[in-house]
Amino acid sequence: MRVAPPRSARRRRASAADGAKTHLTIRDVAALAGVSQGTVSKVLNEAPGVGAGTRTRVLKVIQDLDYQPDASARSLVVRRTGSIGVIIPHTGSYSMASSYWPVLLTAITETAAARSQNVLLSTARSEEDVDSAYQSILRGRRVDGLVVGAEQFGQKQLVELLFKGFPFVMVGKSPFVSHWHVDVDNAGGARLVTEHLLRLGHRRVAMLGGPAHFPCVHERLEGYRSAMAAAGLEPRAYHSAYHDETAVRYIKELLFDLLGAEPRPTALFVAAGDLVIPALAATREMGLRVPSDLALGAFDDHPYYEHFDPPITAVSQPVHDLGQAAADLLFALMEGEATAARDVILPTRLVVRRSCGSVA
Amino acid sequence: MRVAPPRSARRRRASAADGAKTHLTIRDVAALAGVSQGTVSKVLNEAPGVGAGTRTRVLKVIQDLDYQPDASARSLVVRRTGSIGVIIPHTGSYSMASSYWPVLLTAITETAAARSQNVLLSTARSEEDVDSAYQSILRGRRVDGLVVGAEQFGQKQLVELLFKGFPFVMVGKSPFVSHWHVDVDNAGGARLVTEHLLRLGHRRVAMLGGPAHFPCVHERLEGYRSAMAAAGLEPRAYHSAYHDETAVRYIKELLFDLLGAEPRPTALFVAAGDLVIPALAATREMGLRVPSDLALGAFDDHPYYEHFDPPITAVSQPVHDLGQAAADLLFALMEGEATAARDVILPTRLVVRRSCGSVA
DNA sequence: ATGAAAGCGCTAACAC
DNA sequence: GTGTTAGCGCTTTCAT
Repeated sequence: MRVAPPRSARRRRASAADGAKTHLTIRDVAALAGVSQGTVSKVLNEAPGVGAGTRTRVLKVIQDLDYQPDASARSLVVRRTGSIGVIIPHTGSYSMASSYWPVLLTAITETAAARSQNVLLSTARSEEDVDSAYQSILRGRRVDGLVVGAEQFGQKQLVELLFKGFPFVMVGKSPFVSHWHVDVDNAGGARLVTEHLLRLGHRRVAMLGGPAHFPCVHERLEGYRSAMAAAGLEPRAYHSAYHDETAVRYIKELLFDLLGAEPRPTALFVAAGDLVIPALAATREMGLRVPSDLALGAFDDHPYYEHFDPPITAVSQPVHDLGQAAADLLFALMEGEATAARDVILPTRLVVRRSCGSVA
Repeated sequence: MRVAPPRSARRRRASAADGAKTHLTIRDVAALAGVSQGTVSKVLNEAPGVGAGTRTRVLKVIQDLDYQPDASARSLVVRRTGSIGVIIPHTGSYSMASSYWPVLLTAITETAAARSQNVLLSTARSEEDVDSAYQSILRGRRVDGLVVGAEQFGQKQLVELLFKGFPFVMVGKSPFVSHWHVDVDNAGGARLVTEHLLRLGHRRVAMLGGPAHFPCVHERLEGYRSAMAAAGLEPRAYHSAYHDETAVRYIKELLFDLLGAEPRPTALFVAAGDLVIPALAATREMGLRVPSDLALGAFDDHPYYEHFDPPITAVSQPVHDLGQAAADLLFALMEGEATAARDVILPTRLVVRRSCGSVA
């Protein structure tokens, strides 16, 4: 067993060795203010037990030195990072052309900033990306909580989060686990467009949605179905992959089949923003006019739709509110608030433009 | 002076006191693998000086335990966080409707991920936000480097960064300081549209740009001017604020004045994506048809422009490449590479659609 | 109210 | 090749 010299001596040796000071520490502040580091720490954390005079003196030194405590050191001891993680998909140009994720991210960042929390971002293109995002953000305690797109994580990751009791909220519903989430009323929104189309006199209304196993697609399908059923009509739903080039080709083929056959639908409910452009491209290639040959209603509005030819009628989602709700829910969870609602479902509204035609 | 008991004894006391283990540390791994923490650390960091057998044994324990080192603790000692900061503007719905910042952010995040770096995001709405972003990200060493929109920081912050030698790159040129940055060839792009308009037979071509003191606005103005001068024509440039509601009204008033007077321009070069929608709205309200009454060319393309009425002719910026270049430049800077180019200027290309009309 | 010092989990320098 | 330990900058008891 050896004798450890007191900190001050060790310190002195170290600084004598390298000489040059690279940055300020709490010890510098303490020395200049003529107090101990513990006292400075208390001032920094607005903890009680510091005399008014001492406090102002320390504060002045902090100000003069322009001192800012080191986040890593602080995190290490308090076991919180002051950051939340956000994992969103990033799959091709359309998901960024749509304003859904950007607006959501903005809202989350805003809300976090209001609580002096930072946002650590991961965008995931592939399964691999998702896993590396998961690894790099969650492991190593880089963040205190997580907002994640419902479709992002697989069952394995979700279950692990659940098991660890790690605070997270999903945007949208996961196919795998039931957990805190925020979402829009998908069924209601789908019903809104479908009923609009029906009201305009259409009887053969088809739906084009994303992959059938996604809960949001399922919900939109249900809304569409219920509206059709209420009108005594047969639903005709088609599904396609989102995003990539092959998906666009697939969607076109689907629409060629669908719109080439007789009797072909007179109206199409495009149940996802990502599918609007491919659908438009397909009708154009087929020489079909919207809305006279085919009426088009979409899920997920975009400000630019106003200026499309024709202006697109779409269900508008309160994306900004959604992001804020996600962040609020997460912070509630992180603070262990038992009273917080388990999930938040926000209403949609229909923005009527001209792509569905007008009343006959 | 007192005798400090060896770490192991202290540790034993501590764990005896609380009992319950909440998470794994390097010590747990060391104990299970029957080695010291130093050895585990070497394995983790792929440092030399560990026998092959020992290495695999330690690796196995790490695997079995699903151990992941604590990022804060590591950062504290290595003095690097493994994150870069990104500060982008977020000013109203248009900047998110445009895909510029989202795509840029995506590219940066991708590039960072490829280097196992995280991205800490700040969006800044106001001057205040910028400052709090600056404080929370830069101070406290939360990030190792920074990508920042050129217009985001004021002179004070920029100079502070420069003075501290903190690695950062700007997207766009700052009005205040000359520093490493990535940007597109603004003058060239502006020339491209203007020449296109000129080639189509237009002689009275006006330009509507953002605030005159922004370098990018100035550059676009120069490009426009040089194209006009080459054709022996007088430039007519107008400036407006970006973004908010009052700006939209201002732009409309400007256009009313501009287009109401005789001889009015037959073509308008809208020198920023944010101004396209207001310009379109103004022409529509005035009952002016595009392109027959007024030809319209824009800076900053968007995939949706293809489906506008009429489809918008615009200068396309390689935004994704820009983001990647920004990140690459930053990493080069962080690694102290002296060979790296001081700035990266990327070319634009003109996407001709129908809003400028066709050759008479 | 204040100071002293232990210790957060890790890396790196050094001893063996 | 492996173990020991100082120390990163901070918070948090615990004495005083």
